[in-house]
Amino acid sequence: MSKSNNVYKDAFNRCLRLLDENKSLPSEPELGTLLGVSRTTVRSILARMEETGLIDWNKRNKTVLRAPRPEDFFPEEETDSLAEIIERSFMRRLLAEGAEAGMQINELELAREIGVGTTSVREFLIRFSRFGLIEKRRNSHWVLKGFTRAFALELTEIREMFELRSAAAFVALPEDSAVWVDLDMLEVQHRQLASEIAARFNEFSELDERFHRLIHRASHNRFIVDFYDVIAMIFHYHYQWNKAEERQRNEVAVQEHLAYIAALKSRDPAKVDAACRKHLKSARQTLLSSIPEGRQAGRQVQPA
Amino acid sequence: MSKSNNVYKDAFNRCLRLLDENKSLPSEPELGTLLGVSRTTVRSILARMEETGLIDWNKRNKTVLRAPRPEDFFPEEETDSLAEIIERSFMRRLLAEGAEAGMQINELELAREIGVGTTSVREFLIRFSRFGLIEKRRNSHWVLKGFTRAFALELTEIREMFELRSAAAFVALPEDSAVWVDLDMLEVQHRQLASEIAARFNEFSELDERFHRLIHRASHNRFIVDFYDVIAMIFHYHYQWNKAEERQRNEVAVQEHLAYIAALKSRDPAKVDAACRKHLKSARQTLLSSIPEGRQAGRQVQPA
DNA sequence: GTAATGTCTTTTATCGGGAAAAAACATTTT
DNA sequence: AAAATGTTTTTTCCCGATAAAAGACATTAC
Repeated sequence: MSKSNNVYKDAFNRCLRLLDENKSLPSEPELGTLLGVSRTTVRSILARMEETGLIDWNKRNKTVLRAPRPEDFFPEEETDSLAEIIERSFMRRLLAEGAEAGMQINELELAREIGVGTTSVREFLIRFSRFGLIEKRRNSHWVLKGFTRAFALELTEIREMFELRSAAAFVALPEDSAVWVDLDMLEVQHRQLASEIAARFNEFSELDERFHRLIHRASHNRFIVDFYDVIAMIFHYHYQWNKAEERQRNEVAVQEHLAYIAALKSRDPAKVDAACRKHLKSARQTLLSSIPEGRQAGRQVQPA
Repeated sequence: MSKSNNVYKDAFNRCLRLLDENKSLPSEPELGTLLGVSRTTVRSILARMEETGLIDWNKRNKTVLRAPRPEDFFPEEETDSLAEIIERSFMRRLLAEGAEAGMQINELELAREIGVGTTSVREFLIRFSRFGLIEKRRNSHWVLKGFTRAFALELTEIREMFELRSAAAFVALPEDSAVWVDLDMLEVQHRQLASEIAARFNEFSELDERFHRLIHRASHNRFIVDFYDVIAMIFHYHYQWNKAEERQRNEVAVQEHLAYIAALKSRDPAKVDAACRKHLKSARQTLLSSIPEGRQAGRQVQPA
């Protein structure tokens, strides 16, 4: 077994959802762009759809025969890429109790535990290292630096530098820039969410990411844009295992965003600076308050 | 052939240089720390040294029998790690003419050309991606973003933000901090270099890196410290293939550093800010002026 | 003749294996 | 008994091989 066919399975599932409305499917290249996969994969999907009686396929003719049933879908867990599986597994360990700073990370052990090859684990760790939570000892193991208070402070320091600068660049963008349309759309979505916050508070984090990414992109600096990956990753996993006060937190944040958006639309740099600072300050507070006390120091276990 | 023994060969060569003075070698663990390798490797080194008649080895007794001769050394090219070989090879292509933005990077082709396995190339590309010069298309090839004017500007923008902040943190460090001693040492080395600049101008880049890293460390922020890797990498390779005006450039930079050091020692934030800005501005100019005109835009060849 | 489909080739993602290097354990020496 | 040496085990690094997926080329349909 060398490579799982999760790309095919995931695309197949997404294609099933495309099915029920339209009575006939588009051309193979079109489906490919739609699903974000190659034509090779599209043809595998169509082949299976024909086999299972979902469509009738004859060259350009792809007629939908029936609506998809639950059993037509591949199980969700088979659609994840190996990288996602490893990441989740690793983050679970990292944020679990007992993940002390200074701890060694063993590639082989990780690979065995997750049930994957060492190559995939190695590649994951290399990719993950840019988040600043682990460090490699040459020709030897990785060292966990730990999700500590220090980490959170260093992360937010950079975030604040970058976002203040991006926000300042944002207001300097010309009137006809596409960002203003995007900003209007985000404002509408924020208002909708605010009005139904009780029921939909858990939808905030996705909106949060889109909003901040829009601002960061205004910097036109790849290092600033890329750094948001670090922030997004941390927030994503951190809040996934820390739901305390989530509703209250998100309600406050939505209001702060709306004030921030209003400031951006005013195009007054001073107002933007103030609104941005206010929001980032409370975001930092939220992150810091959720770091368990026992994780602050972490004596550095320095192996020979 | 699965893994080259370059760690052993490199450590062996370094150990040879340790030999000629002392008439007897220290214990195995001590040698290990000295050379930065495990005892296993130390023992391989000692074994060969005994074989080739360099030492007499009997348990704790490691008597040097003769001074090392040129032919005792392993060839330099056999002491490089695979990662270094791939990096050099890749950077040569990248900075060579014809490396247009948008160009595809083929793992297999690279591996074949360099004569290594695909795994090593993949790992290199993943590690390299944080420099912002390449980007991965999921399940597909990498795309070269190119060493363009835009890249240089984005890089220097971050560098300036980070260094100004680090320099400000530097002067706030307590009087008894070890950094002041380090700074004094660097000042002496700068003065020595300045006085012999005609003969030693090519030694500047190493000094430059140590100086800026010292300042960046004052930020106590891992993201700032790590970012210097990007800067160092770019400067290292860029100047390696661009020696124009090198002497003149370095002479100016040494003087700027001395002014910068004086400002730091004055502990006056305003003076530091001014000296830092001045130096970074000329560093940026140097970098920008050395980017060939033809490399500025680079139409994005966007594959399906 | 453009755009689709059909077929073949190349590349990427991933595994298992094996040598180099590190690390752990056992034994000796001072 | 602390620290060295001797020995064994484990882990890292790297390759070649293989299925999945992408991409290229050839052929057909409109």
